[in-house]
This record gives sequence, structure tokens and C-alpha cells, in this order.
Amino acid sequence: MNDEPLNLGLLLFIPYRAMETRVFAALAEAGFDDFTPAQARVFQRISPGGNRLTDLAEQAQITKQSAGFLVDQLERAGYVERVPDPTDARARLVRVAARGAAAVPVAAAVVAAVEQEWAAHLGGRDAQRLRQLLTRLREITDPYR
Amino acid sequence: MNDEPLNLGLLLFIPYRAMETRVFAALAEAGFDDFTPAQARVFQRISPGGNRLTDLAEQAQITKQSAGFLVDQLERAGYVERVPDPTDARARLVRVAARGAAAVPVAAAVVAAVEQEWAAHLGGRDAQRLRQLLTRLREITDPYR
DNA sequence: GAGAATAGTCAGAGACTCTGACCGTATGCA
DNA sequence: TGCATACGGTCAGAGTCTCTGACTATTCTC
Repeated sequence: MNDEPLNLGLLLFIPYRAMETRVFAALAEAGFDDFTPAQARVFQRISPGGNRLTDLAEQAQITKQSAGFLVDQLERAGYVERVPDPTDARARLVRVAARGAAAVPVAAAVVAAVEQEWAAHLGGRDAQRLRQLLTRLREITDPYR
Repeated sequence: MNDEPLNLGLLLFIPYRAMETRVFAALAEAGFDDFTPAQARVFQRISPGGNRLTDLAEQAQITKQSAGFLVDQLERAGYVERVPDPTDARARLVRVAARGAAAVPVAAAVVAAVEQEWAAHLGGRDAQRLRQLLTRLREITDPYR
């Protein structure tokens, strides 16, 4: 049923949504039942050394106010912490905290499992190709990088 | 900068978001400046004969209440209309109305343009391949179909 | 014809996002 | 050195989107 060609936007959205659903179901089951997709889109961008709020906002393509709102929640829930930026007294660095670090492997495991399912359906060679195509597409569609 | 492999979810999300941004910018410029992404995700699923609310909700993976909320707005803005379903007195069919029909070609043109840009970057053969891979991926990631 | 299922609405709450205004610190330059 | 400007971040308020739960009306099943 319904095999007419869809526009690429929707075609990208459908598997994205499927992945998201799977990850959040697993996180919830593992006890990380607070933690929302919006929070995750910020959390996901935190690098090992920590990031400034404005940096995270820019990467997630939201305003710094929205980023602040989400980081507040993440901080309250113990997923991240804010530390002063030694190089700039105005700024603070958002870093992954203990509970956040504990959630990462859970999420990573589901992502890996889903990617394997997809590879099983597409074939390993084509799964590889999909990743490569999307990575190349990112070159012209990621306003941050 | 930042070429480390990202998870497939994010890799799908980035171009999706880029497409969405482009389409909404063009719609706004063409005078369709009300019309939000959430409304579009419902609107996009309306088929020529019209759809029931619950059908749209299921496709968009939202509750029927949310779908009703969005269709209310679309109706008020003149993008869709509701007509009685001749086969079931409980139901009504949501159909594209005049203003909605006027917006479709504008959106379609942008989608086509963006897809062409992407094809120019990836190469026509690989763009074709990307579409094909995503279509196959839909087979196992679209809970509706 | 009775009971269960379905289509849709109403009410209320919570999450997410935005714009605009503001404070304190840093930077560039005369 | 000092001043204007830019930048990092917060506060306040509003709008949008989503959900859960409860309800009405109609249809389906037996």
C-alpha cells in the first residue's frame, strides 16, 4: 500500500522518527524516564570538554533562551552540570554529568541495534552507502559545521 | 571541522531540517506566512479524496486530539475544509481547500529545487540511490503503511 | 436490540519555542 | 586608559504543540 514516491523530506523524517522512538523507549525502560527528545537534541551535541550555551544553541538551531531552558532541566535531572569557563568570566561550560554519562551507553546500544536492523534489511553494503550519502549531504545541509 | 561519524538518527535529521527550513521560508515569502511545520505534517498526508481525522492522526503519529487542534487551525486559515463523510455519520472528511491547493505548487517547487541542489552535490546517480535507500528503509520504519 | 467499538470533541495541563529587554564581562580602538 | 560595541547569559511573557482523561454520538457485532 501507498508506494507513491514521497518527497525526500518526509522520507528522511520517517526513519528519524523511528530511531528516536526506539531510543526513548529504551531509555525510559532503563530508568531514564525523564529525558525528552528536545533535551536530547541539545545533550547529543555536548563535546567532551564541555560547551557554551550559545554554542549548543547554534548547533541545535534554537535560541539561546530555549537552550537555557533545556539545559536547566537537564541540570536539575542530573544529566549535565555547568562549570565556569576559565577563559571567559561571562561564560559557563555545559558538561555531561554522572547520570548523563550513565545514559549514553544505553542510548548508544539502541542506536547500534537499530542500525543493525536497518543493515539487515538494506544489506550491509547499502547500509554503508546510506551512511556515506547522508554524511556527504551533511556537508551542504548542516549550517553549523 | 567535526567529521566524526554521527549516529544515523542525527544524520537523517540534519537534511530533514534543512529541507523544512527552505520550504517554510518559501511559503512565507509567497504569502503563506501562517502555516507551521506541525500543521504541514498533517496537511501533507491528506489524499485527494479527503481523510478522516483519526486517519491523519495515525499517519502523522500524533493523537486525534492533536490532529484536531491542527486541522482546526488549518481550517480557520482556509487551507483545508471539513465535509461530512457520506459513509459514516460520525465521521468527517478533511480535504484540501482553495488556499491549501494554492500553497501546494509553491512547496513542491522548493522541494524540487532542494532535491536538485542535493543531486548536484551528490551526483545524480547517488541522489537516485539515496531516494531508493530511504524508500526501502521506509518499509520497516513507517508504522502506518 | 444490547453491548462493544469507533469518530470526534471538550477540558486541562505540561513541554517547547520564540521575541524583547536586560545585566555583566570582554574586546577593539582612539 | 577609557569608551563604545559585541558577546554570554538570564528574566519575563506569550504562543504553539502535544498529551491524558472524560465524554457524546454513531456504527458494528452478535
